[in-house]
Amino acid sequence: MRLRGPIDLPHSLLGGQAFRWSQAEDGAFRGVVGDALVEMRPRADGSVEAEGASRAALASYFRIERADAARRARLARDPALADAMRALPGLRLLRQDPWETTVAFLTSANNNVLRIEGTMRALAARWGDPLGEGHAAFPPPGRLARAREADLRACGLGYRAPFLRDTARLVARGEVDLASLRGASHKEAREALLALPGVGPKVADCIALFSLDVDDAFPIDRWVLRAMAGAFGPMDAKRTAAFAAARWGRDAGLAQQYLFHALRLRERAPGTRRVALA
DNA sequence: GACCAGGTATTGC
DNA sequence: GCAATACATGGT
Repeated sequence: MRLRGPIDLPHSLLGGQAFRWSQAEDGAFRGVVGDALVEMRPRADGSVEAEGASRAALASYFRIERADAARRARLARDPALADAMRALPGLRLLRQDPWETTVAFLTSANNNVLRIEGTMRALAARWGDPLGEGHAAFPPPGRLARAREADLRACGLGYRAPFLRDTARLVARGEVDLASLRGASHKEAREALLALPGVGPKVADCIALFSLDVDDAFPIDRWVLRAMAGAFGPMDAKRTAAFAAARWGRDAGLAQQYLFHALRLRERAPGTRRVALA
């Protein structure tokens, strides 16, 4: 099936938002959406040829929706974002599975993209239901809650292993209900997520933005801080959050993706490997 | 052999 | 509240 573009597969899938996509030698991307193994190929006109999941599932994953065009038009008028948006017109926020996203960004603290990918793949390989071709569904919270800490560490989690185990327990028991947070306010989502061990303000915002439709979440990491300093002058994290909310409002999350990616491309950050510029 | 990586938890003021 | 520090691990 054909998905209308522009959808920038490499930057959207490999750029530090999702961690279990791989690109084969022939250019095909393979990964998991829902519990389905999906294969996608970028086409020269910016559209995508996809198979393995329904159109509805993929449109949801890439957040192909009415509000998108207007959101991009608003942001493109901002001189601080215009160049990045022209350079990466198909960079998209994804709507990922909340539990997998929670684990991924819990793992991301003081870590790098390549290592996060390795850990996420190891967790899926060890505890996930196989889907063929070396892929697997992401293991549900209950399964990771019962894992032995040593086995979690063997996946490369390091000191984060107990955080993940305890977070998995809270989610498995229903003490934090991730599904119910979809579409919640930024404040509500953040307060709920901060109850999870290993989840601080930045990770909470990543979970909210990349899996819960909290479009005004604005994750502030080293890259965004640097990007903001370059564009607007140095600010601490607190002032940056206020500035972003005032300037971009409900569009702040997508603005963050453009700031983050534009800077990482410029600096050729590790993890932005072999991605050709348009 | 430091230094770094999409920060967080803990401690001390 | 805010600053300082430790933290597993693997790659430069």
